[in-house]
Amino acid sequence: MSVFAHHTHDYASDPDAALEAADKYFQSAGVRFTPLRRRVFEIILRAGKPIGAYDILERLRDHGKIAAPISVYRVLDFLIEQRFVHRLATINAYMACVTPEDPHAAQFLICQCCGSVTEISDPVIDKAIAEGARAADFQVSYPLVEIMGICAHCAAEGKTAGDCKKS
Amino acid sequence: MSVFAHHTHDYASDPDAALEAADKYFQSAGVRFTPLRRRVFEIILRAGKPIGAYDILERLRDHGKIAAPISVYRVLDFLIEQRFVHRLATINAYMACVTPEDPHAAQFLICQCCGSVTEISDPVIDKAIAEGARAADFQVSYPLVEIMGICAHCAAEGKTAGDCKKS
DNA sequence: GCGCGAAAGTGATACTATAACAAAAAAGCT
DNA sequence: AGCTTTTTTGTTATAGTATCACTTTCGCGC
Repeated sequence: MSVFAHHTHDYASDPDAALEAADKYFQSAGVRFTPLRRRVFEIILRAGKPIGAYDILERLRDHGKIAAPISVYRVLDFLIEQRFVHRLATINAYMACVTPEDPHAAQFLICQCCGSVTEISDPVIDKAIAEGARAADFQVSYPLVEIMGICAHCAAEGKTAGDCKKS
Repeated sequence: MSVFAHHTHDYASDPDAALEAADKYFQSAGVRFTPLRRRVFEIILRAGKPIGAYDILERLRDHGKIAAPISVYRVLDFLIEQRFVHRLATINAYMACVTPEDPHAAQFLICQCCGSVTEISDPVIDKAIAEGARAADFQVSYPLVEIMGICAHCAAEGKTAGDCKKS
């Protein structure tokens, strides 16, 4: 039994369910989930892994939509603010939050080999950071934790950081 | 007594000492600390706060050196690999490590108001991350912790995240 | 001096993100 | 409905960050 068993639904692996949930959430929150915003969120969801802003742009265009980078960035800002999307600063990419309806601090495990990213939400890490910041008299707005390394799958194939960084 | 009391020297506030220490370290390690590398490191040290790659470039040019961005990035890669410099992914900036000779995981407190960055090295945070990653069967290469928020100084002036983000 | 590998130079280019202003669409009000 | 206001999106241009490919120079050991 995984530590993630409490997730009611792994939205990351079920784009349709995630979109439906988003529809409902925004409806009830009185926030406008416009076609463009929905489309961008869908693209991010279906990517199944972190995706760059310009990749999103390209996929929008594949669907006949003419759009400029700024449009994508605006939507990304919106989705991030609404906590439906996370930004990964180290790799300049965006991914869907696995549990948007439950506000939480997230940590990311980024595989240097295959580029896969796993979102975890470890309260111990979160608490340690809150404590550390408090000790330094620092008021946390949001903590960013991006852990670079090798995922279990790649490690099983004998890959190391040295093999992958340069690829 | 501060948790940082074990620091023999706060290199961040003493560029000359830091440079001298670097000279000695690289000498004994048999690694080439070339004039360009030394110059760039000095610029970062004297900045006293995180500095962007193109700012470094500009300062190199101020000193009569004609250089291209790639030169700066190559040196930065070197200095980061040697653990003398940290890269702050969230703000695309670089800063000198306060304790290069002591390998450690660092965490950064980034003030959204004044842009100041404090490097801390909290073993509790580090351990929590190591544990969390292990639980997810993930082999950590290096953990990146960048905590956005408001520093004590700005908080004392009544500033909030809302006031500063847009500036 | 010569050869080798590491480092730096050169010129071009890719990638990421935002600014400034105009047009359109939705929401609220009378 | 007609009007205003606000929000969202479009349009064009540009700023900011980082890397590629290839050449030249430098340091070191023989």
